[in-house]
Amino acid sequence: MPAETTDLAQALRDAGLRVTHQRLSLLSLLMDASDHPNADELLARARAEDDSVSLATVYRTLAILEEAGLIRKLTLENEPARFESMPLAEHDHLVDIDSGEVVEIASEEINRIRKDLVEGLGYEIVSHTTLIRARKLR
Amino acid sequence: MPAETTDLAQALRDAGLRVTHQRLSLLSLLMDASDHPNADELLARARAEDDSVSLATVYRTLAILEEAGLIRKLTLENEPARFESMPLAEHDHLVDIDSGEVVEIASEEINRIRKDLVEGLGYEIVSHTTLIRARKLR
DNA sequence: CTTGTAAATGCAAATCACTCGCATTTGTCA
DNA sequence: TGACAAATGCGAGTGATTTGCATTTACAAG
Repeated sequence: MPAETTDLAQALRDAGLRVTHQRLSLLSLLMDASDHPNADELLARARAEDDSVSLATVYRTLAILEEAGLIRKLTLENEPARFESMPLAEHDHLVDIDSGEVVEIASEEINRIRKDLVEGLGYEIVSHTTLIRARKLR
Repeated sequence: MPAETTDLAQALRDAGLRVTHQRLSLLSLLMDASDHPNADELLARARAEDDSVSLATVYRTLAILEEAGLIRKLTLENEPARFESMPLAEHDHLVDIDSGEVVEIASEEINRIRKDLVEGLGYEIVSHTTLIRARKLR
């Protein structure tokens, strides 16, 4: 059994979740994905790989994995949500409005400023999402 | 006829749009609103004020006003979109996860850093939305 | 001030992205 | 190895938003 599989199964157990084909499949798909797939795309990939998975389970599993802090949901405008495995470093997302491609943007300085700003207002950040719609310069 | 009404009508005409009760009503509601209402709330307010407006028209009008750059749509997670009149100064939004309240956060420094960062990647920002989910500190 | 006409609206039905109910299957743990 | 709650598949259900179509309306032309 490959180490990675074991790790993912352990990650699920650590989160107090049962280890099922479907969960391992979706989690590993997201760990390996270099793009940001939506639920339909994940369903297609999961089915291509091996198992029978239903769309309902994809949604249920994604919600559970997000709850467990293993993945992250990106709520976009006018299109279904996309998902990514939980990033080690916080980053924002840039959507190329012509190609639809999503680019990740690191922003340690912004994160710090934002945190100070929010705390100055008497809040603590639970999570944040920045979505930048941009066009490639030529 | 009050000056404000004239201005709004002119803003519509400038955008190449016909001036209708419904559009004026929704636009002025958003200009005056201190909160960030969603489509249902706007429908209720528009109907309370005077006219008969349908939900379909509220959605159609909001889309058109957004297209014209007169208002802005906030796409939230797990709840219907909210709207605000186009802000003079860019700002981000903080959602109080306990009360649901939306607070606006000005951040000129962040805007500058973000702009530089994105341009460094060869993009120009078309628009951006930052949504911070936060909890009030006690 | 009427009128012609395309654009805007209201209504109800449709769509889209999810979510849920329930019968069946499957991890887990004793 | 069994017992049982948790997870899944399927299909029906929801909530937010959109669309088709008949009717009304803004507004340019006369």
